[in-house]
Amino acid sequence: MSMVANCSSDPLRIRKLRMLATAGLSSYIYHIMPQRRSHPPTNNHCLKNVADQQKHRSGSRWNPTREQLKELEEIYKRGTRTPPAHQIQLIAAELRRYGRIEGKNVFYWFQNHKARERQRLRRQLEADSPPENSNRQDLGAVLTPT
Amino acid sequence: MSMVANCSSDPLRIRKLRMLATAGLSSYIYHIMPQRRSHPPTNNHCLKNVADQQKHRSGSRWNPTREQLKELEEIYKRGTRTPPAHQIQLIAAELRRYGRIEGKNVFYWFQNHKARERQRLRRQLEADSPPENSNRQDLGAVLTPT
DNA sequence: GCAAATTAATGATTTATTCAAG
DNA sequence: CTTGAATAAATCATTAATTTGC
Repeated sequence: MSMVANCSSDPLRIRKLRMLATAGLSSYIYHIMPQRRSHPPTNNHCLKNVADQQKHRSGSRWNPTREQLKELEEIYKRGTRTPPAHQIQLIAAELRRYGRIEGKNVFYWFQNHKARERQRLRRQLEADSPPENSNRQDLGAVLTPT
Repeated sequence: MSMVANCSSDPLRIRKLRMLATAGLSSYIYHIMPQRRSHPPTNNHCLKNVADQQKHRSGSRWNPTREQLKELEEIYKRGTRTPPAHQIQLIAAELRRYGRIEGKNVFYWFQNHKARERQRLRRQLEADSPPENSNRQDLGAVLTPT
């Protein structure tokens, strides 16, 4: 009894893997997220081990713990961007120490973190660059009474 | 007579600008802070144009006027976070209406305001989330069925 | 009430990152 | 792999609040 989280076996998200399907990553991604997000609000159609859910209310969506986030950022800072499957497993296992977490969460976290950082940088560059004839030179002149 | 604020012409902080000394903002920052903080306690060795100083005494460190602060916060509230050089110039010019202010002051103000808002928010969130600790080893089996 | 002493805010610098161009 | 551009985070330093002894 218990321990059954299989919910109609979602049709693995293979479509979206086309972009990553070149290197060894593909297969690993395939394995990593065998089930799609399946908790719209709080409806349990299938049986699910609710007891295992952390204090984090409901089992709708993973939310990183302080410690988890800290470690993830640490790993990221050390250069990891798109960890291979085995490393994802290791990380997830390690972080499970601090609370509920799955491999797919780690995977998504890295994806999102990387993407958002790039996005942030891009927006900044865009905002900072004047239309065209940027006269940064005279800027100094104005900014400082010389 | 009067109008001389030159105090031994501080040796521009070039050393530390190596990282920024190439283009764009860099040169502008270079121009922006020609003199380092140079008012230890309250000693005036050199003559200084006090008349030009706003009601705010001394010229050691910029201190926003009530009006200046109000406008800055207004601009911030409207979404501006890292204004581009030209906008900094505009803001500074506008605020000069209320008292002494330079581009670098605007620049620093936004930097600090943004950073400290984030900081406050983070501390809040951190304070709100409880210690949170628990090991659910068995979870792994369910969550990542290999 | 009022300064000296202490603490809280915040302006200004320095350091450590990020992505991506070369 | 190295380096340029540009912060944002961390830190330093000074000013304003405030507390305290008289």
